[in-house]
Amino acid sequence: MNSNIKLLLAEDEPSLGQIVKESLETRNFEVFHALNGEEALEIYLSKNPEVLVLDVMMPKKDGFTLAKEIREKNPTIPIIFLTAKSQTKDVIEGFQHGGNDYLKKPFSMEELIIRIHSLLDRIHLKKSFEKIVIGNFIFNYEKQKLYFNDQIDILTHRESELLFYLTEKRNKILDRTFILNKLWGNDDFFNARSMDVFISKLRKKLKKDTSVEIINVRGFGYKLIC
Amino acid sequence: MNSNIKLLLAEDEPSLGQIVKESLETRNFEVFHALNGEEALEIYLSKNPEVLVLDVMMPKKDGFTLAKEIREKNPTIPIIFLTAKSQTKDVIEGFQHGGNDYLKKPFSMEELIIRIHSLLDRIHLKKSFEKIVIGNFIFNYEKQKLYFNDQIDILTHRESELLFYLTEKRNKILDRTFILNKLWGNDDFFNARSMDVFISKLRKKLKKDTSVEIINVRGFGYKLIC
DNA sequence: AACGAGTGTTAACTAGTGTTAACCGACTTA
DNA sequence: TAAGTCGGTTAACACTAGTTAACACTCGTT
Repeated sequence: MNSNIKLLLAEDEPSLGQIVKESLETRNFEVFHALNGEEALEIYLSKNPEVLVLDVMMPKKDGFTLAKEIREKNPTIPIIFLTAKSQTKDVIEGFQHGGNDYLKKPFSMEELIIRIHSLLDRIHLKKSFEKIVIGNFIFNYEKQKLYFNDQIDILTHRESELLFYLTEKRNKILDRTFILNKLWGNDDFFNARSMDVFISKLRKKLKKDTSVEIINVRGFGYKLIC
Repeated sequence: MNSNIKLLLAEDEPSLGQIVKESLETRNFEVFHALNGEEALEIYLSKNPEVLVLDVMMPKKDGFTLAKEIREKNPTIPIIFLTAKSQTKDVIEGFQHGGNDYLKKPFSMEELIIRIHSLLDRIHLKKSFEKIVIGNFIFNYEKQKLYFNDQIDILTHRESELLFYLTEKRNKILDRTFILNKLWGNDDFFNARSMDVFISKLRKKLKKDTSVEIINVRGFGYKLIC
């Protein structure tokens, strides 16, 4: 699932570093292990990792200083600090340097992995717009846009929602009352007629590709064929 | 320093709850203690706390369900989950529900307080110093500046506030009435028209990156796509 | 005190969106 | 096949939002 996410681990205690490295590798991270702050910076520059796991206390350059330098180049990269037992003050300082999370030693691998994933998710979620393929169209639900070659059709919110539900059930029946309840709140007569209008509008916009059509199933709902 | 921060504590075990409550009160938190999920929701709605500390396993409504409901109304409020010893799976679920942190029972008060403060700091930091990335723009809320490569656009206070709330909900709908109440104090007709003007101004400034746009959702609000 | 720059509000006009109505056609059942 | 129902299409309408410019207010400078 998360194959080949590059991760920089800076930990000066060799055996602990080795264990963490190996554990992360079994979870499909590509781990670069630095034994001090300076080495970590070099690796960061050459390998361009997506996540940093930094020990706070390290020879040559501590984790906070390192984080500060890296953040100048990359203000959004997720950083997890590993702090010694009673480093309360340091922890707060870590956040002030823009680090996203921290973990107290000793920690469980389970916990570290959860935190890495939650930070990655947070960043990743922002960019993952699904591009939905409908025949020769590409439909972007978030942007409410329907692409056909180089033509762009801007959909309204309602059109977009309706088309989205149709694509979710593509080639199967999408229930009338389901849509009505979901988009209009209830399935009374007037909303039903309103929906018909939107189906009509979508059909007009989908006409450019004749292999795509919205078929009515009398009494039940609609089927998007594509 | 942090005098009078309102905190909602939901913990069904009365004696544990009491101890935590008292400890937090000595640290200048104003603590509202709920004994189950439903009571917690009521308190949330009436007291409007700034931080939530939620036990996961509670009668009537569990912590995750509760958090989900509250996040619908307030997407940014910091939440700390208290989880039983070996609830690893639940923890993951907790993050998926948008909770910001968790703590395994038994926990030290020290640790809880650090986490509360660090979450509060994080929000504070974000508002004051963090560089917010919007497509190819970098937005500094405190400086009210919008950077695009080497161009700098100076935003007014209103523009900056509005853009900040949009970025907090990026790719989701930001409620019209929420902004109006938050920035203008009430959602009457004239303020609504005023807001439209600011949306228009922001759109003009965000035009430099075509992948960024503010989409209207008729009757509900706006979505910042980036 | 007068001025001007900057900011936010109000107003006027324009554009877009969703609902309702009217009319029509297609399918179902008796 | 006639009656009844359901859905299709188009256009009118009401309402919401977008845009631009004028206006009013604040604040610092002269």
